[in-house]
Amino acid sequence: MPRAGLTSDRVTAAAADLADEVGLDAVTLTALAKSFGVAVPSLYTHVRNPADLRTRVALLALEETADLAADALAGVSGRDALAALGGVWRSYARRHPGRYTATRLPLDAETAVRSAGPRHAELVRAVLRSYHLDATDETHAVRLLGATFHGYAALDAAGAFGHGAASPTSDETWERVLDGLDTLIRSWETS
Amino acid sequence: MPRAGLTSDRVTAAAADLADEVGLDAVTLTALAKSFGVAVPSLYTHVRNPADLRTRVALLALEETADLAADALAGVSGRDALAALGGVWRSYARRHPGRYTATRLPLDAETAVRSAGPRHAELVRAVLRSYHLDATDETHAVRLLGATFHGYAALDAAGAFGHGAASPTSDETWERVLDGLDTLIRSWETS
DNA sequence: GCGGAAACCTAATGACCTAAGGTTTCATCC
DNA sequence: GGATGAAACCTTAGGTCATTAGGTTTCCGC
Repeated sequence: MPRAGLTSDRVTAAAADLADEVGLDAVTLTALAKSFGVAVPSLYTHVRNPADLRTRVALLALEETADLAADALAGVSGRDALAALGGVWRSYARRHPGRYTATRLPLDAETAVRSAGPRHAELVRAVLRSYHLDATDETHAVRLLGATFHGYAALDAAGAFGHGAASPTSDETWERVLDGLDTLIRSWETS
Repeated sequence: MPRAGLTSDRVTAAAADLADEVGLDAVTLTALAKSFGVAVPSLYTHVRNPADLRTRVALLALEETADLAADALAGVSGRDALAALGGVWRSYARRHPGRYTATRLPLDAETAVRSAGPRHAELVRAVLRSYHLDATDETHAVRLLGATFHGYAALDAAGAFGHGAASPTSDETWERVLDGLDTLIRSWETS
């Protein structure tokens, strides 16, 4: 029998794809093993347990989104940068629901610092640079943006914005939110 | 052997308490049955399956938070109302992490309209009434507040605000965010 | 006190996870 | 080109949890 050629990375990538298809909760070692044509215990060489697998998917997704954000932010500033960064999360949550869910998993402190989390924080700070905030306000703004972007993506993904028939679309609200955040943070400007 | 006196509501309440103690994911029928001194299949009379149980916990938590919000909003308006409503979610997420997690579960459309969700939307609109927005902007604002409050509570609960030593506290950021939202929405005022 | 609804049980099955220990493949080095 | 050792992968076995089927017991109302 030919080998499946498993590695931690390949297993993680397959888990991420599967999560996007069937939801993160439905990613079981059994299903994964089947997709590789392999016995379940064989996965234990590459992954400690299902929780470890999910953490790896989270780390993968954080790397991917950090890359996407870095690309999207190249050469833009101010409201455009806000739109670019928020847009990355919004479209990622829509395109990769399983991976996005994984990015919301709580990581233990040690894993968190090794993740792309700090890189994300740095990217948000890059967006804010054009607003010339003092250090404290910049931290406040990082948190505000993180909360708003992720809260919005989560509500959107949960379908919370479709319940009224004549209500404005999510896209319309999104533009309004960006405008709002832009003026809000601009009002904190010090210089 | 005396009966345990199970009902759907009592099982749900116990599940909610257990979720707050050990986390929503650790709420198994096995653990619940043990806490009642009852065999696992006995729970099936009152609850369809674990997913149904979690949905019931979500509905319970949504009712509870709607009640808390209604109380907190009595007699306040403007920024105070913003603070009151956001404070309800923030403290609920802290005090009842399992229940709070349950409120974030996606509900199917039918269940959603029967839940306290619409009541929550109405409460947010009540907060916004003092800002005199037109109907469309009010909807945008409902979504903005929902996203920000829940995003903030989630990040806070995940401990995302403790990583820098000299960084401002979550409480400080919270006040800043409230100020920001207040001015933001005030700037949408039409009348 | 009797009849029936509902509460609760035991037994059995199946999905998933996980540990232990053996076998096969493959690259590498003599 | 064959031995060697590290991985990759396997079978076996056992654990927790969810779920169905079908029985027994409690308790309320008459």
